[in-house]
Amino acid sequence: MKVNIHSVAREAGVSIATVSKVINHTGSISEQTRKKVLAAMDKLNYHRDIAAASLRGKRTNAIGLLVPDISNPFYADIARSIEDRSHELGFSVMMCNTDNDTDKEKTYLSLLTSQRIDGLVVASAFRSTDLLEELMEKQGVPIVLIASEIPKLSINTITVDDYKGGYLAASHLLSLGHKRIAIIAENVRSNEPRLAAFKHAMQEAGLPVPDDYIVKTEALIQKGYESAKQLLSLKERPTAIFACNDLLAAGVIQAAKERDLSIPYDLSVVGFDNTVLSTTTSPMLTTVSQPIKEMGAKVVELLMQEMEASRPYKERLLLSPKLIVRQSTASLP
Amino acid sequence: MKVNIHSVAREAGVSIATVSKVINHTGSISEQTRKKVLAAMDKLNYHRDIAAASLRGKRTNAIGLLVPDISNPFYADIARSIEDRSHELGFSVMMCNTDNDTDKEKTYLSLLTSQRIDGLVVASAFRSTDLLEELMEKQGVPIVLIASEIPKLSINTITVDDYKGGYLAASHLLSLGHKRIAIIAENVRSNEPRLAAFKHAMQEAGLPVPDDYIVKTEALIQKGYESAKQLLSLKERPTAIFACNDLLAAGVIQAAKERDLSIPYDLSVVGFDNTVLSTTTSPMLTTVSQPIKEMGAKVVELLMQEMEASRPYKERLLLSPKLIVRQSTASLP
DNA sequence: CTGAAAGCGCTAACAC
DNA sequence: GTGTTAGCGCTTTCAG
Repeated sequence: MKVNIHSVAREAGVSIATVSKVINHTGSISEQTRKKVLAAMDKLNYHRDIAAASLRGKRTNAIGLLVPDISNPFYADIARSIEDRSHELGFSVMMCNTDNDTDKEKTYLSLLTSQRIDGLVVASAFRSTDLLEELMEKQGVPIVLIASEIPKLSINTITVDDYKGGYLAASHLLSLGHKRIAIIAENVRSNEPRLAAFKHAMQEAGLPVPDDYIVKTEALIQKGYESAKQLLSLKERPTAIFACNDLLAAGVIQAAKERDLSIPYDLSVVGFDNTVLSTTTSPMLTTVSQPIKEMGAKVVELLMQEMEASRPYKERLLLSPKLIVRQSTASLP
Repeated sequence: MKVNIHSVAREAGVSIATVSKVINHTGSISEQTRKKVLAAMDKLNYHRDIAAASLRGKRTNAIGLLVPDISNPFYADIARSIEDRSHELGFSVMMCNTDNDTDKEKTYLSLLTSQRIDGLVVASAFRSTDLLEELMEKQGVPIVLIASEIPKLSINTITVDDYKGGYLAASHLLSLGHKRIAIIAENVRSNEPRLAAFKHAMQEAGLPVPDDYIVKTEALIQKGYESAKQLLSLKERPTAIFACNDLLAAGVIQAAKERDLSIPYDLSVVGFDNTVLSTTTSPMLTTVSQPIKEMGAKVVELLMQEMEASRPYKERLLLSPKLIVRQSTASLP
């Protein structure tokens, strides 16, 4: 029933070795037998089993991509750009959602690697760094991180300069005359520099950041909404909120509307990521843009290099974010 | 270097069969040797090779998911719901983007199946139906379609009732007194019933639908924007637009804003899908909601059933859409 | 130019 | 309770 290399060999009246050779364009075979084999493959509708081939050492021309949550537009865009560049280079990509959950990370890691992908892109925060390390060191799987970092690991990494991004956002708000600025951050590593930069900028401006002006939560619109609600009901309510990603910012906008606060007149909001959301919200979101397209392309290229030959030095590429000013921020009256 | 079942066996001083048995909880082994093996596995940091196991007939507990474009929030949500239900049931999911491209469909199909996934969910429009058919019939791969249909194939399918959805949208606009209603549809099968229902409702109301009131395009905000621009510059400009998905609708809103048309007073807009976008746009979008969560859960359950034993009858489940009225539609002055 | 044979890592009879 | 062995579908020396 199942058509494999044997069926084809039988049909063509040759050995399986010969079939393998025509499949892989290796060795040399006469034009005549090549045709015979091709015809047999066609007739039986043969598809080579990539997994079995890779078991024997062949490349799969596929890479794996681990993201925390594909329904976050930022990661969807990252996935898009990686897919595009990979496709140009002749590679397929298989994506998996980790939800920043250690168990899922583990499961998908072993699933993906035993599927014998040729390389792995990790966009997930990754709690279990030892697993990744083992994979790189012991198993020699090429790995590149994108939009996530693991400082203690020597690993190729591409991120935006999160510190600079945070600083950009804070400075913008400060330059608009805001003094009571709150921040909503996601509880992942990439948000730490954003928060640090924010605090730093505030300190430079001689402004306090009360504890209750700092909220940490998950990257969900709903969470942004809840956090903003809490912030907006403080006695000393902030006049501006820096939301560490667009999802959160979208939630902030909803909360403000519910309270009949006009954005940007009663409340300024800046987001981060410059995803679709930032142009569909109203007012459109002032946000810090990550060069997603470039990051995706670069990560794929780096991975390919690493696949060619593991290099002794790992790169750590920091791309510059840009502030995109739209309509969600205004100067204090 | 590579740690496999042999290394573990050697380390534990047993045979590979014994190791296999403790891994799979099959046969019976004494508590003592079990411990020994477990200890060896732990010491060597052994991970079983799922691909090799499946080559020998074992299940992988993984399913594949083919979507057209994960950066469309609708598919991201579909993926989310499938991931969630699968995870509850102990399955992993590997997603791939086809971009409705025949070559990619082919590549990913053979990649996924030779990775020996236990089943496949297809949310992609799928041009190459013969490939799917062969996979089902000849190779016996359990397949379920979600939010996409292939009428001529006998295959498990879960979709929303697109006809009803289109009818709901059109009727709503009609009941608001609109007479000049345009439609922007995506050029895929699922949009055909939406368009047909729209025409039907218009006809019932005795209203004409001029050819230039029907635009077909791709599911991209940008395309929605362009289409709307075109529609809005007609001499007889429509007073309402039915955009066949939220992405398109978001584009329409942008175009209207650019032209200083107020929504819903100068132009009513209804979308389809009820994705995140519909609550972040302003005004919030009146849209037709698909029960994504239920659809995702159901598709997984159906797939599991099919995996247990291929049933002679295939199901075709049509879920009811619902009209969600928000602020982007109003009655004609 | 073609084929026989070994083996990738694993599971599942079947012996012992 | 444990081990031997025969493959799963494929690639790759190495002979002929």
